[in-house]
Amino acid sequence: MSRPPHARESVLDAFEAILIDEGERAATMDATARAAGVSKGGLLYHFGSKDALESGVIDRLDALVTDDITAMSTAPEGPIAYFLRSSVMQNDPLDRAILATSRLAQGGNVSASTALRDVRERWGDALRPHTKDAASLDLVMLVSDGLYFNNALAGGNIPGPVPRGAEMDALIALVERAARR
Amino acid sequence: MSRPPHARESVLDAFEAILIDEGERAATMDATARAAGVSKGGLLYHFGSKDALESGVIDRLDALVTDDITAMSTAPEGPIAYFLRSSVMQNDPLDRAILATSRLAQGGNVSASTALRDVRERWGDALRPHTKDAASLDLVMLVSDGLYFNNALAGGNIPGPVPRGAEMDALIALVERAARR
DNA sequence: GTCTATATACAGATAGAC
DNA sequence: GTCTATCTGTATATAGAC
Repeated sequence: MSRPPHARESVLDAFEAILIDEGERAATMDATARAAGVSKGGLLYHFGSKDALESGVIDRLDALVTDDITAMSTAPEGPIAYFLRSSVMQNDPLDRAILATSRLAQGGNVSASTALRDVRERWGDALRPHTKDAASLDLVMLVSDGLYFNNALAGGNIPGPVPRGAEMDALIALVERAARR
Repeated sequence: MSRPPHARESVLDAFEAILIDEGERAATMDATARAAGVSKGGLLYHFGSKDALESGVIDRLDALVTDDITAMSTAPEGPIAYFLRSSVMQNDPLDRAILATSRLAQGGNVSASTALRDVRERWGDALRPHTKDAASLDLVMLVSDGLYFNNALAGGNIPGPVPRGAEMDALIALVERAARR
């Protein structure tokens, strides 16, 4: 577990990158193998099927979320601000895993949809004690979802209309005033 | 223009339905033709290519948004409440067009991404006069995006964790208190 | 305007060499 | 552990009959 095969991680990285930048349809085993610098046969040694490859991304997401919830609960600026800020981090491993899993979900992968719902619930559970009531928690979660959605639409290259810098600070202040317990 | 071919609209409806319920990958010309009750050749008479079919969905979205912005600006409960409520309407022609276009965008269709960005900007322009400041407008738009995102993930069958009924009323009240001018 | 039949390309997956 | 070669299914698109 402490030293997973090199090529395996490269393949997973490449698959995520294509999913994010070019969409689910472009993320073929052929394209993934090419981007990872291995042959199709080489890829299939590590992931015996397309389904196994997709599960690889989902498993990676689950592990990263576990770490993130720990970090969130101990964040100096508080969990809500941490949560919203981390919704627009690009090239963060966790954000890449979520974006990639979203593509799989929208491509019809049921496990991916389930994983995203579970992940969202885990975040909700962690944030609930810090919000006033159900509507406040909805507000925080939906603003975060909205930030992700715009990030997701942006692809990976074109910057989306997502608040940054001072505008992001103002948004966080507004949400916290409305929702924070 | 006042009496477009019957089959053409059926094809467009079927294509949207498959995009929403099964994802972009399942929305092939074959599956669309079958669902619309025509042959592949018949479909290709109306839409000469996959690209033309996708453009048909995008054009339909543009027309529906124009109508919606008119309706929003004259809504009795105010534009913000109207806007948020209409973010979770399922089986509304406009919502179906947005969901379908989102699938195309996430599948890599650049025109679809552009159309969604344009649509979002048109809504933003219409809502701006009714919000306090930039952060308030961001809040309203992002909550709406979040509602759509969850709707989109839900597919068309499994209900997503989207607020309904009294919970939705409470959310709207919260957003309006924070953002309404 | 709608059909069938077919050409061409590419997807996922297998077999077996090295 | 990684490669090439190949099988099978299916997608888009064309040709031409009705």
